[in-house]
Amino acid sequence: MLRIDDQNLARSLRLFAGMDDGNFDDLMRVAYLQTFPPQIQLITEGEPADFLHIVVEGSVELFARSNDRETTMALVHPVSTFILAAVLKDAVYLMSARTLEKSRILLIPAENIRSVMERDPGFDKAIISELATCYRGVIKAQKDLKLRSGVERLANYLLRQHARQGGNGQLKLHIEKRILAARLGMTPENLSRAFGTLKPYGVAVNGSNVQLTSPTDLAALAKPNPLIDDPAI
Amino acid sequence: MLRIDDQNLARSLRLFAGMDDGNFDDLMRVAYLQTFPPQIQLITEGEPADFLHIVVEGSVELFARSNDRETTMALVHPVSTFILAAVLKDAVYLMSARTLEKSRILLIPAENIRSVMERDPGFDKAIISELATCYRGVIKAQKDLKLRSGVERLANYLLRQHARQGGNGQLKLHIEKRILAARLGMTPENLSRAFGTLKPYGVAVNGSNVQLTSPTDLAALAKPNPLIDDPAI
DNA sequence: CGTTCAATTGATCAGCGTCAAACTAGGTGG
DNA sequence: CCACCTAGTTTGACGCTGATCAATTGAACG
Repeated sequence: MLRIDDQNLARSLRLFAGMDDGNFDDLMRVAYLQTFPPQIQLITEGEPADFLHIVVEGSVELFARSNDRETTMALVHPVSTFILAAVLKDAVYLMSARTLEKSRILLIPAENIRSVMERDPGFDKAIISELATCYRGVIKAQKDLKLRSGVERLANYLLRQHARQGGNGQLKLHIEKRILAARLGMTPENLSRAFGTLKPYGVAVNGSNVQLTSPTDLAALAKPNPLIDDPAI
Repeated sequence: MLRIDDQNLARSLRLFAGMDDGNFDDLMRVAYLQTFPPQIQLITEGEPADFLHIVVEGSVELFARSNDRETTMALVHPVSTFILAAVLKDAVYLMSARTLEKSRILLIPAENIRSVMERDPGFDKAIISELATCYRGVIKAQKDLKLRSGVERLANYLLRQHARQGGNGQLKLHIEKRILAARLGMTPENLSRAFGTLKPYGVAVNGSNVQLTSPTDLAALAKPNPLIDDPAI
C-alpha cells in the first residue's frame, strides 16, 4: 500500500486524472512503490510487459540493443510513465530501462491496467491522450535527430532548458554530460566539441553551469522549431 | 456517401472493427473518398488536424522539414490510417504528407472522430490499440535507424519483403529506388552502392526484381532482430 | 527518335565515431 | 586534512560512413 502523498503524486498524473475514484483506489491497492539504486536495469527488451512503470523520483534511461550496439532512446523524468504501449498491447518490451540515479518507481501490474481499462471509459480517454502525446514525442525526437546536426541539437536543447529555467541567461545541466550526450544522440567526445563550437555563440560552460551570453545569437544558429521543440504542441 | 465496397474496406480496418454499427454509419456518412494524382501534398505540418486520413489505394509519404532540410518519416500503404495522434489531440500536424502515386484517400472530419470517440467505448479500445501499434512502429523505426548501418537496413528490408512475398528467393520492389532510399534513410546514390555491397551476399538486382541467391548469407550480414523487424510484435 | 527522369558510378568532402592520452573533480580512507 | 583513486571530461589524431557534386548510363514515354 502506498503512502497518501505518493498516491496524490500518482493522481496528479494526467493519466489518472479523469478516472473513477474506485478504480484508482483499486490500482493503488495492487501498485507498489520501490526505490532503486543507480544503474539498476528495471526492464529488458524482449521480455513480456508485466508492469506499467511510473518514475516518481530520480530518472530513468530507455535504451535498446541490437548486434553489439547500444543506443539510448529517451530519458524519463518525474512524473511520467514509460512503456505504456507494451502494457496495453500485452506485448514484449521494445526497449530496456535502467535507473540513472537513485529512483523511486511506481509499479502497477499490467493485468490490472488492462482490466480497469475494460470498465472505465474515463481511463480510456486518458490513455488515448497519454499515448498520443508519447507518439508525438517520439516523432519530434526523430525529427530532431534526422533534421539537425549534433551542434544544432545541443543548441536547441540549451535553449529549451534555458526557457524552462527562467530564461535569465543562466541554466543548469541536471544530468551528467555523458548522459546528455547519449540523450542528444552523440558521443561524450563530440558533445564536448559541440560545446566548443557554441562558445562563439555566447555559450560558457562551467561544470554543470551554463551561461548564455547571447541567446539571440544562439537561436540564430539553432533555428528552433516549435514543431520539434515546443513541449506543449 | 461512399460506395458499399469502400465502406467494407474501411470496416476491415482494425480501427473500425469493434465499433458500434450506427456510429460507423455516422462516420461513413460524413466521410468522403477522394482520388489524388501523384505528388499531391495532402497535409502540411503546422496546420491544424482537420481530417483523419486513410490510404485506401496507392501510397503516401510522410515527411518533415526544418531549416532547409527535408526527411521522409514513413511510407503509408493500404489500408492504414495516418496522423491519428494529431486528430485525437486536436493539435497541429507534426508531419506533412504527399501521395507517391495515384491514390484513393478516405477522409473523415476530425471533429466527427472525436465525437464518436466520446460515446463509443468500442471505438476507444480500437483507437488505443491502433495508437499503441503506431507508437511501437515508430520505436522500431528509430531502432532500425540508430542501431544499423545503411547496408544493414537495406539487407533487413530485403529479408522482410522476401518473407512477405513467399520467401522463394525472389522479390519485387514495389516502390521506386529513390523512394526506397528515402524510406531507408539514405540517399539514392548510397542505396545504389549498398546494393553493390550486398552482391557478394547473393543479392542480384534487375530493375525492380531482386533475386536472393543465398538468404542465409544475407541474414548473417543483416542479423535480423524480431524486436525491430517482426511486424507482428 | 528525342526528351526526361531515374539509376549508377566516381571523386570529394563533412560529420561524427573511435582510440589514446591528458586533465579534472569528487569521494574515500589513511 | 591531505593523498589517492576512480570516473567523468576534454583534447588531439585518425578513420569510417554516408552526403554532396558531377557526369554518364539506362529506361520509359510521347
